[in-house]
Amino acid sequence: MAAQTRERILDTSLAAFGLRGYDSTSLDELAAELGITKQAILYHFSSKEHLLTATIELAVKELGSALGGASKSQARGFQRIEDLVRATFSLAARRPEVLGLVRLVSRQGGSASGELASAMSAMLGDAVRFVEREMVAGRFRRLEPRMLLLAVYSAVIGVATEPEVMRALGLEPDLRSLVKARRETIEFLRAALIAD
Amino acid sequence: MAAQTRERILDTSLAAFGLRGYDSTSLDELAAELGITKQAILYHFSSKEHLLTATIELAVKELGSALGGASKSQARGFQRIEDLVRATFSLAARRPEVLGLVRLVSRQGGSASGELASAMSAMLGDAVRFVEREMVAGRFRRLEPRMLLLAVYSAVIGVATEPEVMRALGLEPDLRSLVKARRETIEFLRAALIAD
DNA sequence: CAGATAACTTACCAAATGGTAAGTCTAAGA
DNA sequence: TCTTAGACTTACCATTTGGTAAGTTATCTG
Repeated sequence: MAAQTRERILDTSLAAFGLRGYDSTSLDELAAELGITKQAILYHFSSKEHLLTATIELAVKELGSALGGASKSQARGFQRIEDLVRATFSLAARRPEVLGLVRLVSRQGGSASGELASAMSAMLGDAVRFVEREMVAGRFRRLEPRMLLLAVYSAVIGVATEPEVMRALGLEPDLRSLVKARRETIEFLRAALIAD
Repeated sequence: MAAQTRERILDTSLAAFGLRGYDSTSLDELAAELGITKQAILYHFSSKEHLLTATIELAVKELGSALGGASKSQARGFQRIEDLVRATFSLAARRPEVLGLVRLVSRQGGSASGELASAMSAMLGDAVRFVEREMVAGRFRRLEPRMLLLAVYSAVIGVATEPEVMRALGLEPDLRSLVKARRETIEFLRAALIAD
């Protein structure tokens, strides 16, 4: 039961931190959810901050394995963007808490975020180079690559993780709407990116 | 000094809730920041949740006065979108906490969010009708209006309030970069929206 | 001038929170 | 079988947190 408990704690805290936030989640709540005592958590992770660090580590791994295939593919032009968006939406549907944690950490910064920040930095660096190549090749419209990526990133993460705004638009954030949102997001990006 | 204190409390809590989050902000911190006691806060607002409600109310007003002009303008076609994006970026630069609170509330939902939700609902409803008219008139590309707006909203709010991601892209989130981000966001949206 | 009222402060308090210390139980190794 | 180590639990604890109760001070009113 050793390693299992550790993983269960990480899973539960990823869900809690990612969906409810760090400060809004107490160790007692986590423990109750897991059916163990708070001290069992502190046995595996010496403090709440260490737990956060380990949770971020897990999120980075999940993010990598979810988007890794798409981001390293040899696909060219818009197809590669589409693959990435599909992978992101798939992750948002399967494990919304992962993107939630990414957002949380990317907003707050903080000391524990170094790993995620550098992981994201690497992914974004690759993406910038890819977009630049496509622009040079004349397949993408000429825009500032980094700003373009920021807008794309924001649009995708926003659409995939903003259920309340969807509700304000009269859309229920269920699976069907998410599929529709994915399709529309891809069309939106296609229109924005592809050179005439 | 009566009404002044009340307004100072609201101002400070808007900044704190909007930038750091609700749970992460204690009444003691707020009081210390204001140079008063926590009980002075509880004199004006009978509980922390009431303070949040009042703070959201203030944010709604600020949002309305910041975007009201642009959203009610008679401008047609893309110009109106551009006006709105400019107004949003201006607000993000002047009072980032307002958009921060909008995001916070729009994510968490919660009981206190009714007013903001309905205010946003109204704004988005207007926007949907506007976009639909422009599509019918052939000035905007044909896309699903609500999804389009969700993507636009996400892109703008994201670019305007995602400093850590900007850092990951090697951009310092200072005023100059924000101006650049605004320009690029507008170009991005222009490309996505304008019918060929 | 008496007293009421608004705008606070001082003094508390119970619950929750992150964390420490010490004990318990089980399985494996010498 | 004795011991050791890992994986916990039970018992605490200091601090923080949102909130209450009871003053205090100044200003306005009859």
